[in-house]
Amino acid sequence: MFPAITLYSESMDSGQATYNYRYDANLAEEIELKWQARWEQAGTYHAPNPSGSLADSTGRIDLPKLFIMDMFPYPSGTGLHVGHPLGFIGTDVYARFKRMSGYNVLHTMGYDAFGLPAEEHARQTGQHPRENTDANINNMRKQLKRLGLGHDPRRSISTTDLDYYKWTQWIFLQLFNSWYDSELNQARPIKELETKLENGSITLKENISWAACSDQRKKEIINSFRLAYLAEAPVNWCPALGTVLANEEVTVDGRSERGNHPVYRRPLKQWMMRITAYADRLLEDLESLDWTEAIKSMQRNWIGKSEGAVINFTAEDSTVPVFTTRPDTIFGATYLVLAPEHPLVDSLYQTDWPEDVDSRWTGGYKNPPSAIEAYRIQSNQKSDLDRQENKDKTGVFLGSYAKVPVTGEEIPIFISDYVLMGYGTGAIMAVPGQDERDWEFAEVFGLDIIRTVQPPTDWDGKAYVGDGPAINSDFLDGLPIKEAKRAIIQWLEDNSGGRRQTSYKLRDWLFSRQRYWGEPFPIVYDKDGLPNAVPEEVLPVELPELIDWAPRSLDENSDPEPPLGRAEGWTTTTLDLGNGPQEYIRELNTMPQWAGSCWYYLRYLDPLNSEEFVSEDIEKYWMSGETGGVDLYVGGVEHAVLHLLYSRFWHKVLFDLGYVTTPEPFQRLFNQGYIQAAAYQDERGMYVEAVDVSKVEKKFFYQEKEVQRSFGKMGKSLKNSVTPDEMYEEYGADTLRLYEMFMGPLDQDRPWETKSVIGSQRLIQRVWRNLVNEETGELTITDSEPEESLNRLLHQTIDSVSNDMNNLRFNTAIARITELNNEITKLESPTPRSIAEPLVLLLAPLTPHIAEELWEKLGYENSVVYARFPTPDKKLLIEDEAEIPIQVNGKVKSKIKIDSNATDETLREVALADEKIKSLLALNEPKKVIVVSGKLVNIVI
RNA sequence: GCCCGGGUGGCGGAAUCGGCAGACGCGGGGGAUUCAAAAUCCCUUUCCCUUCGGGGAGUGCGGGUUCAAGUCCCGCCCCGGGCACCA
Repeated sequence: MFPAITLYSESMDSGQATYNYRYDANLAEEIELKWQARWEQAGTYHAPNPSGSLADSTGRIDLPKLFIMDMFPYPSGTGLHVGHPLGFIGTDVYARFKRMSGYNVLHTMGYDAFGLPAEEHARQTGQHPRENTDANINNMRKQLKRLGLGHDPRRSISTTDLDYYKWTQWIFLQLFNSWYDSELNQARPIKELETKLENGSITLKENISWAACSDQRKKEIINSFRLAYLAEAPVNWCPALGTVLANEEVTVDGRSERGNHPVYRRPLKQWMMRITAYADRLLEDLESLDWTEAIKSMQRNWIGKSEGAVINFTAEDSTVPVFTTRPDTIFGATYLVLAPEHPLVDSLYQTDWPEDVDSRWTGGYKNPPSAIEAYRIQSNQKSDLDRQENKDKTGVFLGSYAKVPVTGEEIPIFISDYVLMGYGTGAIMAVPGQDERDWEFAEVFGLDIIRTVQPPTDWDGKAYVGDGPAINSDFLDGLPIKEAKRAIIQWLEDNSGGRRQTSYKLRDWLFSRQRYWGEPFPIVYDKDGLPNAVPEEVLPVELPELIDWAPRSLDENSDPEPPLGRAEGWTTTTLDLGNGPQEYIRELNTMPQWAGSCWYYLRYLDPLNSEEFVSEDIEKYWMSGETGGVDLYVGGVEHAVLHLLYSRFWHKVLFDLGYVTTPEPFQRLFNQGYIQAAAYQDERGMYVEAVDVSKVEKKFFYQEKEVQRSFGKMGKSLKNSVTPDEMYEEYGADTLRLYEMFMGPLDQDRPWETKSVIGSQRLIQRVWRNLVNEETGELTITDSEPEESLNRLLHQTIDSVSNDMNNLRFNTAIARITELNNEITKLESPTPRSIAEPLVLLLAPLTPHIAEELWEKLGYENSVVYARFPTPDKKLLIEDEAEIPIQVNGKVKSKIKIDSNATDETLREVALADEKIKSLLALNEPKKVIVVSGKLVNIVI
């Protein structure tokens, strides 16, 4: 009836050992919970600040500092799977290693909790986003705590905390109250602009006189300079989500990244961030950062700087500026192309076609106006996806001609959707000889093609984009591209035909969202409809409680409708902005999710400060460094552009205004890989639960039917999630940590294999068994000294593990520890204390719980967290006897053991005297003998 | 098309400086222990051939440099990611 008990007593009777203290999942859990509770109680991971409420008397503040950070997560409702914490474990191991190496380490974790998913969830469940968000955060905190991550819990923030978003709003106000002084090349307070306008040291464009402007006009002009400004701009309107989206949030095929809904372009008045003012600095400062080349090149690509010229073509009574990176090819310009929506089109077209018009140019319409109208409709309806897939050149002739500045020649003007309004000037000079797209268009429309760069003699292609001497180009003839560019730009500038110009792909950052669950803007509108900053004392502008917070799902033609507009009693407020209490209308949009993640690393430093977003000396302490900023920032590659670019931008603004001391926020960036897992599809292509799939021979079966295996990111949609909880249940947190670190290098994607986790548990189990009696739980170590060979191995292990940990190569660090432990396992006698103690210390960063437990058993009262990581005895790193391979013609044929200090000459002699080598050489004299000191001998015959 | 990564046993990976390819782990095979099994411990495990001494091949493919190449050079192929009519 009670088989478990019966069996137990049976084994007792038969005198079998009972391993009550074997390291298994139960014991692991007992140990892990015990230490997690102790750490929390003792505040083990509290990192002291130099001042303020987080200062302490541990003395750690005098150590060199290290700021280690993870990209903070969105607290999702579905909980974690084993793929999520990979990076968190990596930073934790590194942070622990550095703590043990004598650093004051700041490591904590926050939550990026505003954003769409909480609202989507709220819409589905009727639960307020805040409740749902808080519940998710609590759940995630619990899950992460169970992993034994050494975070300073006092510094954990959520972007949705009132105390936090108050300062997000405050930073917004700094942007609102600043402008970019291009002479100083930095952001300055807007007051300085006013002074400069007053005293005339800055003059306005188009000869507008500042003095003659009305107060209202002055305000408008000032507003147009702000780093946060309102602009009527074409936006990405997503009716299904009920919000506009940033360019970065729209996929290449014109759909929302979240939800894959259609997105439409339409003009709307929106908050913008003048990130373009920082384009050059964002580009140049990449050089100094310790980031991967891949991320840097993605940022460079996104900023998209290209140098060239704007050339003015004249047509009718207008000037058509075109941007080109190849002004040297101007003599080959045979037509102009404008984007279909280019504003100049309306003043350039003729009412009738010229008499001899080419029928290909008219689109079959009877006159230019009708052709243009039809073409605009056609290209408007084309989705971006169509544009991409179907690159056939289309367009229509405007009926008019433009004059090429340098030749005076008349060339036809077209509109075509291969020219984009959003880049350069929205107009190009087409040079088919040197541009593949122009060549295609010229072929379709029968336009002239003039080569202006001599292609190589064996060139049989079409447009030639390589270098070569200029031809057919008058005074440029014979010059290589670079010099020809310089010469023509000089000519253009001398003859008012154009000027040097740099163009960027980077656009200003659209900052408004028509959403509830985001930071409200600290902005109110006066009766003239102009925006005003809410005074700092009044911050935070708190989100109103709303019953109906869901965005309306709307159709293509409707206007975005911010949910905050429904907050009765909130949409207006009475403030005194210097001219007595007045009623103002609040800004109803909210900030995008990126806002909160732009500066959270600064709040970690000084989370309880109610006077400032971060205090000066604390910021200086934690952010200083060789080039400054967070010392190690680990996260996924998916934030390569958006978050990392926005954050760098805000940081530079704060730097310009003197609030932070470093020009960059993140000195070293490391991208962790993803954990993938096998996923299985049945014959309909549906994913089936991966846990229920079994392998027979080399095939996979689910409910007796064969299924196909593939690999993908772990998650709900592929039905291949494995949760940390399952791993705790079966192995414990230390094993999970160890396995995740052992699977491969941190920056690499790797497939999860639950069956392999056992290997990591075995390591801990063997270490435990080497130090502790499994029946009694007593220490089994001895105070006698180890064999010299074991001692050598220990010190070699310490040396390589230290190196590996410094370089985040935890997988090889674990391999070295395993080797050491395998040797200990082979000992006939108990483990010497002088080996056991460093072994525990080597493991402590990786498996902190078991290390604490063993450290305590070894008789230490203080936590292993602050024990010193062992350092190798240099003398023991050098073997006195080395095994030297001897090669014949580059292949290993023999090995000799020899004093490691042996001279090259001795090495050579001993190698040649080796029996095996002698027999291989027979009577031949070796042609050559190469001796690599202390490493190898190669004999050439 | 352009720009980044990457390709090593059955699997994850190691070899980061041009110097013993396959560390370490999973899986497999064999043995010890056990009534038996699990667990544990030991041996073995790149492939092919072998008279069991050993011999040969081998890091995506084809060339090259070198005494020596996974590593460097040239030309390809494949996989993953990013960008893409950006003038």
